[in-house]
Amino acid sequence: MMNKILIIEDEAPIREMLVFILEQNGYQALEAGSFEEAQRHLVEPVPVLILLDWMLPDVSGIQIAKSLKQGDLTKHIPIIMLTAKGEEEDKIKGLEVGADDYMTKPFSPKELMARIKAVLRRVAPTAIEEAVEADGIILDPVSHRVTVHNKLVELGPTEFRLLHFFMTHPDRVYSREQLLDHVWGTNVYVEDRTVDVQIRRLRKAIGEVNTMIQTVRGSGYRFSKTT
Amino acid sequence: MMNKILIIEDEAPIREMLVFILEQNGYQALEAGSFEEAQRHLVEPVPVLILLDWMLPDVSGIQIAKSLKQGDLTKHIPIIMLTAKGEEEDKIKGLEVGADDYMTKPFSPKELMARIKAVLRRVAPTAIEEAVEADGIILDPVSHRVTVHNKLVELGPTEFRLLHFFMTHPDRVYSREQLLDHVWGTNVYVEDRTVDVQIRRLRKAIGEVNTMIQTVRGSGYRFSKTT
DNA sequence: ACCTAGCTGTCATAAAAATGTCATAATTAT
DNA sequence: ATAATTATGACATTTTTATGACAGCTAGGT
Repeated sequence: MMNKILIIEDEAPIREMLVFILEQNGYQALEAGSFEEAQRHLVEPVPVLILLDWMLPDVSGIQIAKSLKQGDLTKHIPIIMLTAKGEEEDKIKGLEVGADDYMTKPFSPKELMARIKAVLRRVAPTAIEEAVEADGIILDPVSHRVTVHNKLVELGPTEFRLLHFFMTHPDRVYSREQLLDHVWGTNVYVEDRTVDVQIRRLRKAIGEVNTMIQTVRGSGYRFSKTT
Repeated sequence: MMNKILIIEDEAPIREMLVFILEQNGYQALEAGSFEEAQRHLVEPVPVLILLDWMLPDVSGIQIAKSLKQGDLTKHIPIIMLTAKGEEEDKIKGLEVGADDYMTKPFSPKELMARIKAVLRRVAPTAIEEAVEADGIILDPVSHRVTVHNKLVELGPTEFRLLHFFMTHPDRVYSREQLLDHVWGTNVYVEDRTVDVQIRRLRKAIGEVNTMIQTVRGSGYRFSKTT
C-alpha cells in the first residue's frame, strides 16, 4: 500500500508527531515546513492526502488550499486542515476553499487516523460494482454472493476475487504471475504454484461449470464459455 | 451534518455557481457533467438530493430520472429538475417520471435553497419514520420498538440503529468502517473491532432470526433473508 | 452530590476459516 | 519412455472472527 501523505506544518515538533503517527499506521509521511518546501513533493507520484496547517508564517493556509485546488496535478488531492482551538470561523472558510475536513488541535492519534481514513474513503468511492454473469454463474460484488444455476456457492475471499477477475476478463490467458499481480495484489510474495491450488479450490467450489476455468498448458489459465 | 447534494449539469459555469451556493449553505456539493460521471457519486453514502439539468448532451434528463428511480440505492433520493425558461411542458413529464420539484433557470440562491429545504422536509419524514419489516422482525422507528415474531425485544441505542440500518439496506455487504460511518456516525473514533462486538450483542438480542445478520469473511457483514 | 443500572468500547483469548507450501499423483508434450 | 507441467490432498501457519470479561461513562433517581 505505502500511501504518501504530505504534511505542511511549520512547527517541527508537531510535524514530527504527525510523521510518527502516520508511519505507525503504514503511511509514508512527507514533511514540509512551508508551501515552498511542499512543492518538491507535489510531483508524480503525488501524495494521496495533505495535512495542512492553518497558521503558517508566510502564506496563509487558505491561499495554499486555493492554489492546490487549482493545480491540475493537485486539485484532486483531499486536504485536511489543522486549526488551533477557537479558530472556528476558519472552518467555514476552509471548507469553502476546498478543504475536505478539518481538525482542531490538539487531537489524538486515533482521531487523526479516523479522519484520514474517512476522507480517503469519501474521496475514492468504491467503483461501480456491477453484477457479472456468465453461463449460469452470477457474481454480485454488492451482496458479495455467487450463484451457479441459482444455487448459492460458498467462496473464500481469494476465490471470490479470483473468480471476479476472471469473469471481468474473459477469453484471455493470464500467467500465474499476472494472476498474482491482479488478484493477490502487487508486492505479495507467494509461490507461483499457489495459483494452481487456488484455481483448484475455485473449480471445486463452483462445480460443473468449472470447465470455464481452463488450463492453458505452458501459459497459465483462461476463463471462457467456449472450450 | 454535511449532507451531500449531487449536481448533474453539463455547463461548468452553472455547475460552479450551484456548488458555491450549496457550500455556502453547509452542504457538500458533488459535481457531475454527465450521467456517467454521476455514477461514481451514486454509491454509499448516497447523496440526499440530486439537482438534475433537463438538457444534457447525451442522455435526456427524463431518462436519467427514470433510471435513478429504478435503482434500489437511488430510488429514494429526491430530484429537483433544472429547466430553461419556456420548457413548461417538460415540467409535466418531469413530475411524471418522479422528479420531486422543478425550477426554471435562472433562479436566485434564495429560491434554490428554499426549494431544496422544502423538498428535503417533505421527503425526510416518510423515509425515516416508516416501520421496517423483514422475516418476522418488525422495527418501528416511531415507537422505537422492535419485535421478533411479535415478541418484544430489548435493544440498546446502538443495537437499534445498527439493526435499523441493516433492515433498510439489506443484501449488501458493509465493511466495519462503513458501518461505523453509517451507524456510529462520522467523527466518532472507535476501533473497527467494536463493530464485531455490537454485532454479537445484536445477534444475541434478536434470537433465532440472527441468521439474517451474516458474516462475510474478509469483507464485513450483511443483512439478508436468504443465507 | 452521590448512587445505580444500563450501555459501550476495548482487550485477551478461543474458535474458526482461509491460505500457502510441499509431496506426490496424473496428465501432456516431445 | 522421459521430461515437463499441472492436479490434488494433506498439513501447518496465518488471518479473521466470536466471545467473555471488565472498566468507564451517562442518565436518571434519591
